[in-house]
Amino acid sequence: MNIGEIAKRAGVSRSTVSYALSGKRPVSAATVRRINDVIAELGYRPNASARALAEGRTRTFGLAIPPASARLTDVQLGFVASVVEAAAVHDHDVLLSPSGGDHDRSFERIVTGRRVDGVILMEVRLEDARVDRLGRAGLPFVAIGHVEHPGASWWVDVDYATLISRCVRHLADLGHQDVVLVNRSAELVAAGYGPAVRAMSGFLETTAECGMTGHTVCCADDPAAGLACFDRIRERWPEVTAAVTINEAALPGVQRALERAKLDVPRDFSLTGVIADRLAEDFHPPLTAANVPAGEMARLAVELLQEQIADPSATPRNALLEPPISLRSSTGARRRG
Amino acid sequence: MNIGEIAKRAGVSRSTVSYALSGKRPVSAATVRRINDVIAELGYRPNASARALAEGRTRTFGLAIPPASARLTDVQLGFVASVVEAAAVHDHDVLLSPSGGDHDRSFERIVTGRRVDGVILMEVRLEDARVDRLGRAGLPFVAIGHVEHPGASWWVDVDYATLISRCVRHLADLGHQDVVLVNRSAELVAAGYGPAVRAMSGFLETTAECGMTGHTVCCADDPAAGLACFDRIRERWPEVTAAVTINEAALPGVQRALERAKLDVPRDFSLTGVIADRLAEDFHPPLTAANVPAGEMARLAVELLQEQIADPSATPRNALLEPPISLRSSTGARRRG
DNA sequence: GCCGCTAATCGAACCGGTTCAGCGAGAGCC
DNA sequence: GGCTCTCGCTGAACCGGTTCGATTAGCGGC
Repeated sequence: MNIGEIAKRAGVSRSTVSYALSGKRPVSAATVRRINDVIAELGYRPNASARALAEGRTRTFGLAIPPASARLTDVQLGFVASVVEAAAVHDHDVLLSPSGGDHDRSFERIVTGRRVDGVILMEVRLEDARVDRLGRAGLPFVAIGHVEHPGASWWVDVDYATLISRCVRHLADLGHQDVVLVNRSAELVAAGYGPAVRAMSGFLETTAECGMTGHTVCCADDPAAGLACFDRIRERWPEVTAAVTINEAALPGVQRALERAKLDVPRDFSLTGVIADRLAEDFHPPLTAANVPAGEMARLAVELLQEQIADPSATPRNALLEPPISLRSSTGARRRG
Repeated sequence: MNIGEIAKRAGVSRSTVSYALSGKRPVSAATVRRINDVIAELGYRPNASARALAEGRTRTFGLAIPPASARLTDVQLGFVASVVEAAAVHDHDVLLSPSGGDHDRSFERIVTGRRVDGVILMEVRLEDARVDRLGRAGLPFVAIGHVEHPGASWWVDVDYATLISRCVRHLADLGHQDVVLVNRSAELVAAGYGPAVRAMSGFLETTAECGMTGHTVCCADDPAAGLACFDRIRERWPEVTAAVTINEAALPGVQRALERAKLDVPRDFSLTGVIADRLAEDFHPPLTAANVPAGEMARLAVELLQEQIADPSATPRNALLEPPISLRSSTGARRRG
């Protein structure tokens, strides 16, 4: 059941069927009706490969995700699902490609095989080979996160530096003097992972500006690391009265450490940072924190990508989101000790 | 840079280039060398759409995922990533389709547009419209989970009934008499979600066989629900000394409820069930539990799908996995009250 | 020197769409 | 009545691969 079959049964030419479906040229109402009847009867759908070949575009986006070995976080997962749905709204499909690590074959296949019209690149590093690769291939792409010198490129990112800075000021207003940043893993920081690097610089700058003492620690993405990390903090800097974190995965461990140390939040210790809403709300007590708006980022990324595909020579656009901090109950005035 | 251009520069015909690349007919070593040199120089890759059109297959699998509105669990996330990697091993790509809810357009596009060679269907319900749809379309597919009457179909599933049954027997051996099953949400059970339904039946059968008193409760997939749910259990059935669960997402709430009730695990209360290894290990104390082997299921599903695509008339195969229960430290002998 | 065989290569058809140039019929205008 | 214009439709070319049947060159055998 191809377009020729439909044409034959409707008594018209193949091109007429094509025009009737696309509406790119006028076709008489009677003919359209006849064609639609035949199509409905036979359940015809145009062959996507043939259409892609003829049109020169696939109506498909590539989504470069971190490899399975790097466990996806909750936020990343929500992002993937949201990208798929945002693409579906525009009648586009999403092709997944694990990238980074030793999965470059999949990425390469997507880039060179003209399988997609454009790519959304998750977890961009400050220096990122994939960005260069896509640039050389001339394939439109939108980065989630931005590179060191973004120049003329398309990206969507969360302004971690500003968010962390706000958290620090919030703590400063509450009278805290000695604070700590619980960052992501040392590997990520070393690899130039944007959120981790920018969180750190934002933290250090703002504590300095506010005349506070700011310490930073790296912490692997799991509860056990969070616990160990917090114990170490208490030992090295017992004067610390508040923590800022971007490490969601470590939170259960931090919570356990606080309980074990018999520290009440927020009476004895304040906790804040950039943490997905649903995790912040599930915490006890609910965390004062900024949310990474994965759904909004996904929709924005798809929108920018569409725009770029429609006009590849357009001036690159980008978006630096600053989600508000939701005041909940995990931060309080510093107790004079 | 298409195959014609390569042919011209290598001084051969298009078909010779094609045969040199595919190896489907002998080509002299000298010619192959010349062609490869040109290809390397120009960085040529065959156009995936053209190839798909000519070959009649896309080298792409569809993966039907739950819609973004239904928050994906950690296990599901790992499964998606593993499917992509398993497919990449076979030089296949993965097209994502949110299905269920009102996202049928995307699913329909994938099914009818010949965009994929086969589909992996996540989260299959006991009655599942998608299974019927794929069957009618004659598109090869492998279900994750199985329908009420699986008949002649291809699927991979975890034997929840047996796993839960083993958990119950384990508790029986430890002397527990009154136990409760903390299931997934009531909606899922009502919708005929396999794991939830089979966990329940396995639980009820086994408690009966062992002469135990078994209660079951449904619980939404979040910590708050877990807390509320556990409080209700303590109130209604204070004699209960152990819980079995398949609801990972509710665990933090259950833990909080246990702490609030000053119940020590495993001294005062035992906890077990089907829970992802990494969550079980992060729990305090580490949970005695069975792990859902997402990676293995993904690889199996891809393998079965490949097999089915290669020979659509092959006798359907399936796999019912029974991952072992890892004994950790969350279960103990019942204390005589 | 001619024949037949094999190995290597070629040309053309095909996959199923889109799109462009063009054609015939009917309407409107003078 | 002849001219142009518009409308609706058609036929053919094209997208970039794969594949089949045919062709050619080289070679050994008689």
